[in-house]
Amino acid sequence: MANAVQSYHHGDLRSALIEAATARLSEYGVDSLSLRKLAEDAGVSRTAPYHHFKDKSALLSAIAAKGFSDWHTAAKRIFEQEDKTPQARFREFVHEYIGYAADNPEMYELMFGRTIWQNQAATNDLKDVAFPCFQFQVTMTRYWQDKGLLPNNQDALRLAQVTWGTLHGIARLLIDGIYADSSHIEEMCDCAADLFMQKQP
Amino acid sequence: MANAVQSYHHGDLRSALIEAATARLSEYGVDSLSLRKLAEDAGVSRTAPYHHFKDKSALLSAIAAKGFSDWHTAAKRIFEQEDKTPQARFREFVHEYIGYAADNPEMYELMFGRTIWQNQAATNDLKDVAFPCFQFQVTMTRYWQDKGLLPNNQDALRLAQVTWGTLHGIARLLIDGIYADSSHIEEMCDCAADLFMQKQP
DNA sequence: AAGGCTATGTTGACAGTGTCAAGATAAAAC
DNA sequence: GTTTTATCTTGACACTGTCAACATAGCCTT
Repeated sequence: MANAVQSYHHGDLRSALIEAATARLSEYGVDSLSLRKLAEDAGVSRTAPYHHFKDKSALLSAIAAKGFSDWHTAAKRIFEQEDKTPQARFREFVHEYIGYAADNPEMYELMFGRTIWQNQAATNDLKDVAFPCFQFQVTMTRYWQDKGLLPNNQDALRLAQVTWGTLHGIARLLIDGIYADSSHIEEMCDCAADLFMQKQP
Repeated sequence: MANAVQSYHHGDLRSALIEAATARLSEYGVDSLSLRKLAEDAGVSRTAPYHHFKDKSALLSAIAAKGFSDWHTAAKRIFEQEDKTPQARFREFVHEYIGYAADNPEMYELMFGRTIWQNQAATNDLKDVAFPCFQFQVTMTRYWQDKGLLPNNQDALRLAQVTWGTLHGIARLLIDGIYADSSHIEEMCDCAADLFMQKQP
């Protein structure tokens, strides 16, 4: 959205970069994201981004942070539907999680890929958004344990790690097209949900 | 392992490249693997590898194929221990899977990362090794269902996808250091195993 | 209002990367 | 012994992230 007037200072380059990156991300994938292209998209020179982000990883982290924030909001919306049974909400949560990953594979890849997490490269800004997101998973897990949906003899944190791990693993297998193809998404979600809620057939 | 005699033809460059790559992989990680460095390791010029591998991805696929083959062997060994109960073998399988991933993070990353799977980039050679590996997971799943360890009301293929998905997800969370740290590996494994085998407390 | 500080943007440069094209060498096939 | 073929070489290209040095312009203080 570069406007007609080309002034020396961009005005809001940071936002423009994130916007351009988000657009490019969903269309061409995280691997084809280059700072130089993004700078060009924003109508600015190669090294201008460095005045707003420490390095490429920091830019990607900022985008991922937005993803986590969005997902956290979505998760809360699903979890807090008072008019639905806990069972229904749990099942919906599973489907929504996998659905989000399947619909936004590149964003998911970015959020949970090693690109931004490896070598403790994660920004503090990123951690600040991502950690509450996981904390919420623990909260939900504890709730579902209380409601008798999930086994009560397990530590909530471990169980949350395992349940999230399951969703994460299925999501990745789907996204990477390894051993699962997208035509069976719903069945896989139901299978996972059934597995967790073995007490309620 | 370049020998003293420097002849124009290497002799067994293909093997040398794979060897060098495997060594570099575990030490420096998959991201720092470059064809040029590998060529240098093998004492050969930059483009020599192209006479043995179509491109970089093909070389990586060859290494991953070895990984799948090794893991398939390990899985069979665990599964076929006649002197142990199915429960014990299942539990051991879970621990071994996560343990393998935790001990060989870069190899695991390569085997299951998008580097070699994305865009249908997977070589046929790779698929030929990886697919039986997954088939075996289905076979084991069906066996455990028959033994009453895993829920019998689920399609074996779906259940295999979900159980593998769980292990895969936990492995990735651990490797990428996202929300789990390696000090709780055993607890997480037990939690996952318990979750699957809810009928046997 | 004048001058300086600072945020922001620029060009130049460097060391990397994967990969193609064209030519050199040696081993194998005939 | 000659020709084919597999293998290896150098040269080149486009691309990447990132640093250093310099340019511009808006803001802050005096």
